[in-house]
Amino acid sequence: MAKGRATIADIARSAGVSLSTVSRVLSGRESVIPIGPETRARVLASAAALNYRPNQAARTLASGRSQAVAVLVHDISDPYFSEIVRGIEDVASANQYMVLVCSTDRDPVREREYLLRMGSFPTDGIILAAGGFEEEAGLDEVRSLIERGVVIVGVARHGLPIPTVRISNEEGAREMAEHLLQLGHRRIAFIAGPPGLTTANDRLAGYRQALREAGLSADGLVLAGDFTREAGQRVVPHLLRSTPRVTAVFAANDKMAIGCLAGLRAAGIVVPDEVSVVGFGDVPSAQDTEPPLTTVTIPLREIGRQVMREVLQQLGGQPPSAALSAPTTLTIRRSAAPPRSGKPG
Amino acid sequence: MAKGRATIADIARSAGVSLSTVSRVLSGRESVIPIGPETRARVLASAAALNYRPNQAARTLASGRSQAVAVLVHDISDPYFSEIVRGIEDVASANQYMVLVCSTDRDPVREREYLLRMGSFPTDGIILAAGGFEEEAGLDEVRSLIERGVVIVGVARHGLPIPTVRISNEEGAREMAEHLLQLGHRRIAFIAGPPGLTTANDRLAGYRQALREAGLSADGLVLAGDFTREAGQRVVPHLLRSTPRVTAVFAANDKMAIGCLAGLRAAGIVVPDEVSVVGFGDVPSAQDTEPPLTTVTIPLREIGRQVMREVLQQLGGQPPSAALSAPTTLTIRRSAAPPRSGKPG
DNA sequence: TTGTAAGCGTTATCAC
DNA sequence: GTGATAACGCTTACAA
Repeated sequence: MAKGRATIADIARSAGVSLSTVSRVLSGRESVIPIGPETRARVLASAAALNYRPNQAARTLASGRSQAVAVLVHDISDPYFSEIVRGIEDVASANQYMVLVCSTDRDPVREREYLLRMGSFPTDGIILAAGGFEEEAGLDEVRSLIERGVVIVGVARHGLPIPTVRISNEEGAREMAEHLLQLGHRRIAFIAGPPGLTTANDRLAGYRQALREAGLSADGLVLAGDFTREAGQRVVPHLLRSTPRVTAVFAANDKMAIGCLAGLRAAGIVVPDEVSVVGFGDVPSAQDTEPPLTTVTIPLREIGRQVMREVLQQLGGQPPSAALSAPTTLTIRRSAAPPRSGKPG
Repeated sequence: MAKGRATIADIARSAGVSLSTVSRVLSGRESVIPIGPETRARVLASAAALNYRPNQAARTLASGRSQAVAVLVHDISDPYFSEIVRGIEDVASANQYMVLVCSTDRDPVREREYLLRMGSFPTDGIILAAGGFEEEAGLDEVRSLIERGVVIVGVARHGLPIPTVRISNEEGAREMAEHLLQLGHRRIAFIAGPPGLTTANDRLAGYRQALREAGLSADGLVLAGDFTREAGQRVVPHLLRSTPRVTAVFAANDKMAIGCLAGLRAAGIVVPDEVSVVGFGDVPSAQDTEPPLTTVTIPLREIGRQVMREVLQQLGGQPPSAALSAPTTLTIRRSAAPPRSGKPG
């Protein structure tokens, strides 16, 4: 970012025109402010000859547009989030935008820190994809960012005053629980996610609702979890001790389901013969477990594309879209089957 | 990025000092240029009162430093790369740096495009983590970026004039092949990676060397692949047709190994009883396949940290480190076992 | 259709 | 220790 890189002044001189003319043709504002074709050609030629590269920092300072968006995720190394980010990047790069990643580890402190830094870092938009908290931390930061003209869009339910791509967590979980019920299961445990997370709570609510509608109680069936693989493993002893024994386990996300699978195998329990296990999310590795995981599919990448498209539209001056949403679907693989001694009802 | 955000001018006015004084205390150059403690306090107080946030775009323009690095990866949704990026982010964020992700899909065209865009986008450093090609495309772009003072560091072998964190792909592959040999295998197939990739070639070379040293020929044992899961599945019929039948398969990366596992299962072949399968990389999901994958572990996250530390050091004026490297280790799980009819030699 | 000139918010170079 | 003032490279009214 230093040396003798050519500026529009050099081009202006070389092409024998003014600074503004150069700026006009080079910044694409041509469409708005017509330029003589011959002038234009000269400018372009000089730019090419001098190997000109615009200085985005200068553009940003002058125009207020940075051509960059930041994405807050829980953890970029978590496939759930990296899929979303990939979707975002797809449409961002197609529109000459760069994407910054910010992993918050679901830590409200880190989340606020990043938000604070976004206060000085030049981005045109911020995508809150880390998942919402029931009690949001960065409210003030978000407000002041919005006030400054930054477009902010969220993914999943947030307690924040921003447009959001809704994921049908509750409906998806209900459907999955109904699927298990239909298979004949009556004792279905649920491994919950982190307490304050809206995503986790919505999935739990969907599970509860399905049970309630089937006239079943969830008492003693909801196990604490935190979305980690270890949590899925940890509950296994508890599962085995339950009486009457649980016949199916619904984990609030795939990672826990996969951990549970591992724990069950270690305990010598065979899935789905002795117990069914299902997850939520359908991360890529869910198809490579044994048995492959029955789960709720979220169109992660498409969500990323959708949220970035929304950011771009708002940046283009359009009002926030009213209803952004991503439908979940059941993906039946082989980790769930009817219970062995399936006495219905 | 717009509205009425406070500037150092506002602070100067409010604190009754000059612009330069404000800049000095706010940009941390204090250590170099002493400031009166009382003046300093007044400035800080005003800054806080006005809820001041530095404008990084302006700083970048004036100082030439952007506090951002870009990372070129094959695909951010590939766990191999997202792990590396996470490592980079860990040390970046601890040092007030932001990280931009650029997925190139291993397409030289996209790679050059991104490099070209980096020519105008303000970043202090660029990390080439997408893997090297035997014939590099973006050489000119890299040169001109370096000339402009951007620090560029690579991961894995590159044909580019930049310091690089070496991954012991060849040694790791040799070790793994030796392990298979030691188990008693003599007919070991290798699923290769994309032809032009140094990473793929080095692993192949390691495999070849081990066979050669054992007095074995690799003729007809090297199968074409491209690092995708599908490639791993695709070779299965070929594997089964081989005579004498191959007893072990070494995939050049985990994804292909996992695909191979799936293909084998579909064909009713049991691993490792009938055939052993091993991979390279040790991505997180490698431990959740059935059987869990024996593979070569690369300290992905640590590599990310290391490469970002190197970038920071060079930005701090230190010369490139001579030997950056990441050792691979064998991780024995359960997908490889002695061949069934293991007649040694 | 093109040119002039005033910013954009900081840092940096000199003086004092 | 502190203060003027000139960059930094570009966009954008406003004129012509």
